Amino acid sequence: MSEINVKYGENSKQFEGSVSVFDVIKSFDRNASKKALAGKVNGEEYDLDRELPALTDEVISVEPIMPDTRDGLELLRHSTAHLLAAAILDLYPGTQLGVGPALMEDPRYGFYYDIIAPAPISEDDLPKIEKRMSQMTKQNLKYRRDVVSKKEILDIFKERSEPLKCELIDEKVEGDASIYHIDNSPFIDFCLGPHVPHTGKLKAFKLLAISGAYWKGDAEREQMQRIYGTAFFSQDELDKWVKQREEAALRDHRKLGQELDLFSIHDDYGQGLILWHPKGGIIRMEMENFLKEKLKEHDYSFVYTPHIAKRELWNISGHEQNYADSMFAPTMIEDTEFRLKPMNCPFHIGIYKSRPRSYRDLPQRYSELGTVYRAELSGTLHGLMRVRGFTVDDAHLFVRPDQVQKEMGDCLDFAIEVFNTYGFEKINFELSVRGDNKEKYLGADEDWENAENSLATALKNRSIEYERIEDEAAFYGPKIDIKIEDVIGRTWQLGTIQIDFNLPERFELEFKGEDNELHRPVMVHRALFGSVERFFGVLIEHFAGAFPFWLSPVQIAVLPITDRINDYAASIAEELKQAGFRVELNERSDKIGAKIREATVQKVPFMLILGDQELEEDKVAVRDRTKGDQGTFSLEEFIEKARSLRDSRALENNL
RNA sequence: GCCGAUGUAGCUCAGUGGUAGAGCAAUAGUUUUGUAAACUAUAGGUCGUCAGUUCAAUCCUGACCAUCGGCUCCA
Repeated sequence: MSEINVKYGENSKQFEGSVSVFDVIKSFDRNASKKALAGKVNGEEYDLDRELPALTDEVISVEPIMPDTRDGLELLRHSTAHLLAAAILDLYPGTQLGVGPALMEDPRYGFYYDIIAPAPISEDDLPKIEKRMSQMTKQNLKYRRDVVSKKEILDIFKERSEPLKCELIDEKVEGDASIYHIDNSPFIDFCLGPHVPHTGKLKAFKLLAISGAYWKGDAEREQMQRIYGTAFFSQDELDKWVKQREEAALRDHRKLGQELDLFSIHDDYGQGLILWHPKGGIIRMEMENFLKEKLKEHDYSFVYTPHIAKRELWNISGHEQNYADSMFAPTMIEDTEFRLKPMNCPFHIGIYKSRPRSYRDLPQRYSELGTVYRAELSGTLHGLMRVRGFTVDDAHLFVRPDQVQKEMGDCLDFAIEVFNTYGFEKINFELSVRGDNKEKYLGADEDWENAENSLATALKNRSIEYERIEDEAAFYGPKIDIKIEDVIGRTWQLGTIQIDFNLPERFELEFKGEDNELHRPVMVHRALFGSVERFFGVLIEHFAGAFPFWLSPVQIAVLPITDRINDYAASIAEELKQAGFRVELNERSDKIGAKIREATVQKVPFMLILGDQELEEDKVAVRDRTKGDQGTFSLEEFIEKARSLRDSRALENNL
């Protein structure tokens, strides 16, 4: 039997026989968790499960470290949240604490802590808090864990006048509870851990924002202040992240919408109501044209319906009962009440119901760019992403039960084609199903099973990876949500394909089957962009305002170098217009550098720079907005290449 | 809607208890320019709105409106 002398921090111990790195760490620190620890042996990193070398006469030093992994980062951030709370208690005694988790999914933040301070904390206080945190990291204060009985922990928090914590503990704890302290700090939290060994491990963190949050996310409960921050293993990583965040801010669609003159929102006209300017309008027209092309290919029909309907219709559809909060108040005309539509479905149903349908008529696929109005709370409005009036690229399919699967598949193909054209390669599909909690869902078990199977099979047949989410379906049917990931890794919920068992019942939809009996059709709601406004917002940010050629509001800037060239430039511009391009001629007497700068800032894909030389040779000098000078082309050659870029809806402007 | 912050020219922002400035943009003139910003001049604002305090308010106080960061909600 060999003996191993191990040094662990300031302590040492003797082990016999085979012993792993984790065994050693655990023997010194009973709270050590494999979840977010690795070991160092004589300064070198070792796997936790690796056995220590059995050398005699040599003292082996072991220390736990956080591994550079997601779990390690989570631990780091959670520990930083505790440090934040400790610093706040130091600076603002009497502060009540809520919860303070690490955030690993949200790219904006790394952790938060909810608090109720004696006096509200403002953004200006963050540097002070951050400074206090930094001081505490220099003191290498230990994180200590204790296990106490439920009564003890409740007494602790009662004495500290923290009723919210008591409420939480009362709900969560059965038997003993785990609490964490930080040395030299009044801070105690009810927490399972694990945590870093001491505050010295926290080397790179930053407080980011302060905002409101409800206790337990319930708008009826206490309003708390939420302090957001993030933490990384190293200052380098933190700096990189901060830089990325700044770059993302430059892509903000509201900022670009202003700079590129795409759209505006005016208080005088109403919050959440979008004015599409000419340059935004032309992009929308291109988007709609492309969509219409695809709808024709997929055999959809085009319908148009009004923006308001009698209140009674919303009673039949159930919106009066379930959706009234989101609807604008009724308007009385003579003796009849009308309401703005929050959805298009009832109107498409009206078209279906306008005559008896035979099984031969199905499927019916009605599409419409239907503008709807929703009375969203003012605090939720956000640029183009959340508005009060918006246009849904809506479609409703009325299908026989035996057609559901094929139609679902076609919807998926459609969605993928469209999103790929816009350059979204990463598309996430979520299948939301009923789950075990069956009472709250409407419709027969058999229908649900068939519908869920059809959706799943359609996904599987296309080898689409998807996430199945139990108990997330709409009350009226299962659905597939389509989320896209943009170039900087943010995901956006856009499209949705939903099966509906409710409205066909409510509106008593029927078709005459082969058997001469009446049957109920299946109704499918389907939208790809979700809202044209939101999709436009996502596109602006995705492309950072530099739209591909086919979408660019101004596709070609014609820039004469001197006034002598203006006539030649005008004739070139005219020919390009004849060829169907969107052209802007800049005849001002600015220097060419200024004209180039202006067109580049406006993200015009191509600039044609025309001087004496081009006039003489009857050519155009082409400049790309990002790649610079592309050399000279004959006008015919340039038009041909540009036409191919446009007609193929190419994402890159390669000539 | 709730919590916090913000609101000055078309845009980005300075500024002061004694009725306001800069840069860019706009307009006019000069310049005729070779691949990211020529020069000069002119014009442009009830300092978010309404009250209050004051001899005097863009500035201090309050209410309201809107915007921003979140929460809740959602396409």
